[in-house]
Amino acid sequence: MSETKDRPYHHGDLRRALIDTALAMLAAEQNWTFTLREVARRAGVSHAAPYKHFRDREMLLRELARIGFIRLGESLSGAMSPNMPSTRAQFMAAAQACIGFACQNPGLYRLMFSSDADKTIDPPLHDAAMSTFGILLGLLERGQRDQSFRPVSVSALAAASWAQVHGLAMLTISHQLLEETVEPEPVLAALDVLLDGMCYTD
Amino acid sequence: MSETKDRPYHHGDLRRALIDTALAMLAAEQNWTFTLREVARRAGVSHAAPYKHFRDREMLLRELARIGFIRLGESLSGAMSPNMPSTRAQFMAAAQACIGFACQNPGLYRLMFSSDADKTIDPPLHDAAMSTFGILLGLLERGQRDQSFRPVSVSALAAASWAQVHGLAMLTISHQLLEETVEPEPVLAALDVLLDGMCYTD
DNA sequence: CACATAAGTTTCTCCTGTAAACATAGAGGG
DNA sequence: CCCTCTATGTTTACAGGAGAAACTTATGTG
Repeated sequence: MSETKDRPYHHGDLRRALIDTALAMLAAEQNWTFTLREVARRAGVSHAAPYKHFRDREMLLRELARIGFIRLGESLSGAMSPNMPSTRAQFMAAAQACIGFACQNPGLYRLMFSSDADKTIDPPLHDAAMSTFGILLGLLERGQRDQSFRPVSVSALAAASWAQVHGLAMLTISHQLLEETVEPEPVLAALDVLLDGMCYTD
Repeated sequence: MSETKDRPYHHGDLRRALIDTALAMLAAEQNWTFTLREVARRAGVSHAAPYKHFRDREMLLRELARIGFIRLGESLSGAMSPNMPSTRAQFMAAAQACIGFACQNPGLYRLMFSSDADKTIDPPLHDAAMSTFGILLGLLERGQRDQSFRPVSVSALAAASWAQVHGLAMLTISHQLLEETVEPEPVLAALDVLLDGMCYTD
């Protein structure tokens, strides 16, 4: 049921195909209009076919966002995997990975944090987001245990770093981070400023 | 031409009325669907009337965003007006004002930073955003002159604080800032973490 | 006072989301 | 081996939005 070239009538795995098509569209366009009919069109099926797999348009969007959070989590874990010199360096790597992820998938990243991806009505999406957030929490707790980060409440550290990194990512993909400088300098410098407030001694 | 109660045919100042109606809708709903026809309906005119004042839907959205930036700038200026003990305190007040503005106008705030409000094709909007951003820059430069903030490059300080405050605002209005604590504690604590990295001695 | 024009309205086309009815392939029971 | 059930398609239909075009009504100016 995999590669019969002539889509006879039943697609085989339309659900997966729709998700892949939608992800591709999201990756291609910063534009981000995303009509369900266009997804169906590009997947080569009728415009009503998606409704056999997703209750409505937003359900597909939330599934895409869920996949996005999983991928982001993988990026974060991957970025800080090796034995790095310091927890601070690990944080730096994870933050850059997050911003890099946003730059490479701006449409998906926007979706993940848009009101279309309502986590309060979608437990799997909520869990995926929390799981990715947990990676950050783990890093912060580790940093406090090994005396890298100051003993502020973890929720304060988490809020600060989550907001900072997310804010940098959003501003970067919106090109609102100072027009004159296109280089990543201000991003790195901004992260250093934050880390100076988080770490014991710089 | 101001308050003829019976809208006879010509509205008087439909442009203003449309903006006000749209702002009211934005304030009321977190939902943020915003159809131009609905605005026209609530303003009591036909659905094509708005096109006499705005080339398309997005032009109205950008005008709303522009007004939003102006109002945000007023909030910021107002919050740090009196003679405060320290530049750090001024920064704290401005940051809280920004987050408070976002909480009171979540729809408008989202619009201001959404891709619908494309600053690269709308000079007046761009100017308004830059003007508000300039308030932050001014505060940072003042803080460096009076030795409150460390002599890092201003663009680094600006990126850090802009991203942090914007990130906190977005996460707050999305209720993504830790589910268990509804209080503003983590926000204030997060700002303190940032300020510890920006200031010389706490 | 005639009339050009600004500012409304109606009408139209194309698009979207979504529901309902219909069609078909593949699986399972007699 | 055939009949039917069901999952997964398709077609058709409808409500609603964006925007263009053509029409209408005030309004201000020669």
